[in-house]
Amino acid sequence: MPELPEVETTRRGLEPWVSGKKITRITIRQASLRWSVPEKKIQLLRGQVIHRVSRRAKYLLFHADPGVLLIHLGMSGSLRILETHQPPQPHDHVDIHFGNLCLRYRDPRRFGAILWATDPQHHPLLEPLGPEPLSEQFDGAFLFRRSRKRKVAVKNFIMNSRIVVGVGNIYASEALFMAGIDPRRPAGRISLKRYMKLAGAIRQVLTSAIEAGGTTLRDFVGSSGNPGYFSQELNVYGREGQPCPRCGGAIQKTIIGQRSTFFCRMCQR
DNA sequence: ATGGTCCCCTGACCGC
DNA sequence: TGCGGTCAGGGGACCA
Repeated sequence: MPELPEVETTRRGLEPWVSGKKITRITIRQASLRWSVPEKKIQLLRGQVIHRVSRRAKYLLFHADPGVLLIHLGMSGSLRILETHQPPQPHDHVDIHFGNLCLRYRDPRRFGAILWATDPQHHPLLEPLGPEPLSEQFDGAFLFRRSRKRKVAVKNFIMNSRIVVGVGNIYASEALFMAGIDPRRPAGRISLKRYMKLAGAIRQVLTSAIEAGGTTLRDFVGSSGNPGYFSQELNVYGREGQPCPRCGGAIQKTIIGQRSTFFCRMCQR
């Protein structure tokens, strides 16, 4: 999946195409995603105008008068704008038509979700989420405070969406490298000073990825239909055995919380 | 509350 | 070229 920068890039790409536009038709070919797509509720959108597209964590929110369409891209989802007559390809599960344009959802692995919320503020998936990493509430003091007495590895801690949203597996490794913190270190045993550095690194890595239009590894296709081009900027992710850009030592790979983790033993303590 | 594990699904890739 | 095994960026549901 798209990490947060890809989701934000998608949002920005879609917004001008769908904001203020009226939905003329919705086609659901495959309702079996992570959760079953609630077809009846979603059909309420027919004839309605999408007022704006916002984002909370990695969920995209399409706002209309009767409610909000929530879309999560999972690991392999993408959204793109097409002309309505374009025939669907395999894994193109849902079309939302706006006259002669079509917003098409594709998701080969079907880990994504399309849901309906009348009150997104209190939706069970959104309510428990921590702050946005690019918001003012998120800083080193916040991470320090929330981490006291916690034994979980700091990488898991920053990937926990109840703590802070939007830090996926790639950028967790990248931010910890930038901050010089060993990803295996217990979250509760890291100083305020180091958390300030980590919070800054998280902001920076996400911001620069958004500016670059999002990282692309395998599955992401931008809303323009063109793949991104940022993966070569990664310092440690996917670089096991290659030289650390800072000290030249070999990048290590380990598994933390069932996920691949890359770091430099010399630079990260 | 916290921490750890499991899994939804398909496709890409690697070694034989 | 085919085949089987392994792995993948998310993250909710469970369990102890």
